[in-house]
Amino acid sequence: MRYDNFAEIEHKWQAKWLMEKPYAAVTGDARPKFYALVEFPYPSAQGLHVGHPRPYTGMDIISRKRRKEGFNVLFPMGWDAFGLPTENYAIKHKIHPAIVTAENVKQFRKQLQMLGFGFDWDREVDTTDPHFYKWTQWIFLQMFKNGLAYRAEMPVNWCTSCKCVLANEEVVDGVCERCSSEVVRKNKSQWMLKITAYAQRLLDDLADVDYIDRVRAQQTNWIGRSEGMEVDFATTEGDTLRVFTTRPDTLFGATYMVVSPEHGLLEKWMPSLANAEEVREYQSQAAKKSDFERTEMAKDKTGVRLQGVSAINPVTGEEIPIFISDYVLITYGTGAIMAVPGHDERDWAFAKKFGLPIVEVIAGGNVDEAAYTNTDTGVVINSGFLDGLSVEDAKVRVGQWLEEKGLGEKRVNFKLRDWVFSRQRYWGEPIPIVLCEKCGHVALPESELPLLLPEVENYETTDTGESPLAAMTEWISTTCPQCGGPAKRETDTMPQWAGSSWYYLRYLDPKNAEALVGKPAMDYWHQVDWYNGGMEHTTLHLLYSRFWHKFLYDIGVVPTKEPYAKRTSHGMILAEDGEKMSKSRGNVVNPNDIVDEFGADTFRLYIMFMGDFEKAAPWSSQAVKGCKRFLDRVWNLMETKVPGDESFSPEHEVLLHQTIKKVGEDIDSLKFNTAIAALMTLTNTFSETKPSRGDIKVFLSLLSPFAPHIAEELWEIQGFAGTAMGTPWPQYDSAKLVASELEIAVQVGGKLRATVVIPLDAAEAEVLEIVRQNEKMQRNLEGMEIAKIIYVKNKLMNLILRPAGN
RNA sequence: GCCGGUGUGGCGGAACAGGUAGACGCCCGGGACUUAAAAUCCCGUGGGACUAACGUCCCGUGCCGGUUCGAUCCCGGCCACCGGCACCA
Repeated sequence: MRYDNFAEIEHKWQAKWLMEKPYAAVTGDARPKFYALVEFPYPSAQGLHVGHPRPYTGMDIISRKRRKEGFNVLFPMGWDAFGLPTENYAIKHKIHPAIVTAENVKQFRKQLQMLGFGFDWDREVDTTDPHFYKWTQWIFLQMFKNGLAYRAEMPVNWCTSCKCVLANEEVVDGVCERCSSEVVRKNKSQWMLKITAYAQRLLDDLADVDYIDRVRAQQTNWIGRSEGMEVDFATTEGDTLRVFTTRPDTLFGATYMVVSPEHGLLEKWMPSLANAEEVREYQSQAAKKSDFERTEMAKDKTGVRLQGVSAINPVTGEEIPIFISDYVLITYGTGAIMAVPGHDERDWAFAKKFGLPIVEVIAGGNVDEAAYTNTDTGVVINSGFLDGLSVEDAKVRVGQWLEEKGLGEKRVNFKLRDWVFSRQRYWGEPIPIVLCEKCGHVALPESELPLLLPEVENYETTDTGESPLAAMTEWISTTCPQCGGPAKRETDTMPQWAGSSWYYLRYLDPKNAEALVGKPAMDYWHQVDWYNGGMEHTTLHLLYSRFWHKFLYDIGVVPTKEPYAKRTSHGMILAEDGEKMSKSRGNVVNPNDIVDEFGADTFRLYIMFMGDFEKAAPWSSQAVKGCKRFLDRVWNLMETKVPGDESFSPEHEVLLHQTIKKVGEDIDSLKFNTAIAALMTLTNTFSETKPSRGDIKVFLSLLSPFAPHIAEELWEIQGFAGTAMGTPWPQYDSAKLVASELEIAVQVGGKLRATVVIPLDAAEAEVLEIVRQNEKMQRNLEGMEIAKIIYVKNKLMNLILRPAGN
């Protein structure tokens, strides 16, 4: 019989699980705790897509194994529901985003339950729920009070036709995604969060967490710490032009300087510039460029030389030209650089283009051909008192010299920038701040939280680029909490990243009205043990939430410095054609179709079996069948009760122990594909020699994390005690992992020539004797003598031969 | 341009830590069952040469070289593809 009544069986168990709540996490339980987390989804109108369940299934399998190992597991789910698509849908269909969200959430929840995930549904959170965002606002207020939230002028993308602020995502090829009109950069005063204050700690504490290498590397590079010096250059206008450099050792080679188009000194110099017009034109061109264009990897360097102002190289005393160019960014360092074309590739390219002198100050390369950037072996030349020093020594020496003269100081710089926290949008958390004419920006009292989103007529940004909330005159007008005078509410809202920066904490105590998390829950769970999520969230979400967590640690809300003890990542599921699945390409696979045709267990097995969990893998509608056939075979073998005791059959004993070991280790290292392959291998041998009752029991116990419905059904049919999911994870006996005899390879000069069967752990002499008896080897050995034997126990014997008798 | 990753049969992918390359699955071919088909079960399945056959040998993990008794794995140099990017001084 095939396993064709899967729909009925899966519904039966899902209904039972909803009733009996076997996945409920118990705060304060005596068992050791294990908090498994997956990134909560954005509930879009399209519903669940086959990409979502891949990480959920992976962590579900791990959670189920941990439960069987005796852990009190917390595996929660929720909704990251604020955001653009819902807002755009609301604008288009004139439906309140809250209603759209509720419908989408309902659909997502139903689909997730259909897949049999062991989420604790009593802990569901929703970032758009005022009971939740009350605490998002609360955290913002604490940051404001601690000086981590501040106002700054920042450029935004402005669509000249829609007259609204666009997210980077809405700017496609420099034009508005919706109307294809020109997008320009416009400065706007915005709320910023000072993540840079935590840069060093975000970097240092990576040492204390278990993140996979590529996540750690990406975070490290994003934070981008570099040690160098700030050096002051005098100018012919009598100012000081300060630069940051990591290579003060090359100071003698600095033949020109470059400032960013936004540099503050430019305005002051303007009257002295012979080509002020040209400079202004360059500035306005640079300002027009979107972030995307400006950072696009221009092959050609552009720039304008300032005519009438130059700088003095402090060590050579030479006058050197100053340029303005957009390859220098105002947001990094001091917004100005000293250019050393001999030893920096970008400076070299720029110098070649503008015909500037290139001076070699580190020996070892040929600066006429290319910049020489090797710092390890180079020796300093053409550099006065630095001549003959290594790069490293020269850095120290010139540093001392600059410090003595008061011309420079040591400085650590980070690439990491502060976080622009304002959005001119409706569907986000209102920022709980009022602007008082007398007192300035004032925090709302905590007693007034949550500050609810008001009902508005229109969800679109206003013509002036303000949030839709700006049109709510009644809501805006308020009184200052500090002086009681007239004041206005902040009308910007928070970005989608806000709620997701702390949601994992709310799962610990989701219904607490008095605190973000109550003390008992915080003390018991304290940290996520294992967080799996996409690589695309490595630099933004993951870093933002680490930042918020550290802040909460500093103000005594959480007991740990880091939110996640362990972070792993999964690969994307691609469409059958190897391309990304997307609605526009029309290649999206809907999980509902697969579940209808094959069942949830087959679906779960396939997305885990399809390839390496950590790498991208294309969908195959053909290959799904293989997993269904596997379950058919399992069903066929076990659908009638097998009598007997619960011991292993002698024929399968070794393989069973091997499989227990393999499946267990593979789950813990995310190798779900090979774990399933091992279960398939076991099933194949069961087809040859029927499994005993004991064999079946262990098999179902191993299968249950992957395919929980069929495992429970067969468990019930066999009449085993309890449930498959509740039965302890099987243990293997190391002594029984290997048979008494095994086959090893015999090589001659490293090439396979034969295989022989030897007793386990046989000694070299014994194996050699067996090899000499082997017919094939006798042919190989004829007329030869053995010069050398390499024997690897239980693996192979490699013989090095030479002609006999010489 | 920079950073990160990946290249293994017709396909998805295995191969602990340098030790029998291709587990497991898909596709495909042959057979059994069937009036027939589907489903199922059994057998075969990296390429090539030789053999009536049992078999035997050669080649083979993107390319070129190196280390080693032995390399998909380590080292050097290329090529291709994928992903990310904030030209980071």
